[in-house]
Amino acid sequence: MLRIEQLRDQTDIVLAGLQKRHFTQAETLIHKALELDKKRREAQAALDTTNSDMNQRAKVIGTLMKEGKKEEAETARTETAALKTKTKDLEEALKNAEQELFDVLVLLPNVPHESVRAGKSADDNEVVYEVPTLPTLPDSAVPHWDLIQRLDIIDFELGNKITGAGFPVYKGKGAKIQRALINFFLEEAENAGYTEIMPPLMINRDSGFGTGQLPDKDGQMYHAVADDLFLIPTAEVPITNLYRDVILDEKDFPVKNAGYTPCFRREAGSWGAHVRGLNRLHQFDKVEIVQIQHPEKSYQTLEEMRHHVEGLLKKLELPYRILRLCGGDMGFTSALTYDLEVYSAAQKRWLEVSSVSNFEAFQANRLKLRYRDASKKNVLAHTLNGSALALPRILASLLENNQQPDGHIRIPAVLQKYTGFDLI
RNA sequence: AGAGAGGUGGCAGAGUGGUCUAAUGCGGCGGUCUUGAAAACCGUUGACUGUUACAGGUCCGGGGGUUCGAAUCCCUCCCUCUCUACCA
Repeated sequence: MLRIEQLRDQTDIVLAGLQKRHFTQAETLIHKALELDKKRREAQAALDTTNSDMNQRAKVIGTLMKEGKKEEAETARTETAALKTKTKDLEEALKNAEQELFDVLVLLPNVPHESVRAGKSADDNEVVYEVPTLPTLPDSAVPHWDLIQRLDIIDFELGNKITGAGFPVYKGKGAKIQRALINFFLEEAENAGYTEIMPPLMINRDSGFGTGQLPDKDGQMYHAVADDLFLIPTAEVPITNLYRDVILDEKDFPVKNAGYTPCFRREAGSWGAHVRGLNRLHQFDKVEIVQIQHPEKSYQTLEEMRHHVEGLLKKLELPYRILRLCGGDMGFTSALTYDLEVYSAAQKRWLEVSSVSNFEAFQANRLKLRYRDASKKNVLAHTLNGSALALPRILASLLENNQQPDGHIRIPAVLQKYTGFDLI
């Protein structure tokens, strides 16, 4: 959520930023927010004055009672009672004004970083890096959905039977390579200074609000109605919310946490031709890295995180490219996002395997995540996160790129100590 | 799940209708003393809102209510602890 101060003090910058997203309601909503803010402050001022009056009167009555001046106290009491309705009205007005302002503020997405270019869709994303050569496969090569069936390592039909579409069952070496990837990713994160977190897989509404899934993206999460809890769509949610309502010390920076969790996504309405096999699932595994950083250092940290993810892809020997998302393709809460994609040689497509973002103070404002600066002021911190990495598409690319003429799959050297085998 | 107890500042903990503007202790910060440190002593120490700055206002788990006045009384929800039951 953007801060109202930001809208007041930097109206033009905010507006220009939101227009890079092709966020058409920007001007209307900013204007409305400023108006409601004025209304809110007026209501607050009126209520404060009345409250102050009431407090004084109550104090006077207390003193009169103590001194035994009963009649005077009684008179004052009746007078004051009349003011109560006024207070009630003012309270109501303030509450409404606050709610109206909040309702507008939550509609505004984050302001993109200056390096983000305007754009409508994924077609306008910038390719920051791409491996010089793409692999070519033998004529016998097939997509991963054929490979997993042939090798009997992932079974969609079984998943269908016990749950439904998009919930695959990993078997034998298929299960083991998942575990190997998770261990590899976690160990790399640990070596990079991240503390491993094993968070709850369900979150409450406050947490959903903190990272931006709620109020209006709840349709993307599985909802346990009886307890009003949601299955996490990413470890970002619980791990970032660890710091909700926290005031850090400047020396705590950077806060670095990483965690493996399954992720659950309803993916309502996003099924189509390109989502076969492992390309899109309702449940998948992911290791996430999360950092909380000083505002002046967050972009440096974003680069560091991108390099970390890049390092993983290099070690796995996968062909990849890096995109800087344009305004229109960026997530609601992000100020700058890099997508990392691996090449799926049999599908001849790029698959997104990681998204690394700086949210600046957008999440922190919702989370009330702050730090005490040198002058003892409380300032919003910056939050960042990245997938490091999401498993299914890594596996898809790995299977397709590493398939041998004899039909077996070569396991990359770095993974072998985790799998215990070098061939599937 | 049932019964009981409880939720107060960074922490511990007092306060059961009127200077609560929340005692006290610990911790933190600043200072005196000291070659330096410790101890001792003195001072200081929350968040939000608001103002040019003051002032003012809000916050004692969340929400609602009673009252001129609520940390304190009432309703409701949440959470924690103890015991019982159940369970990996």
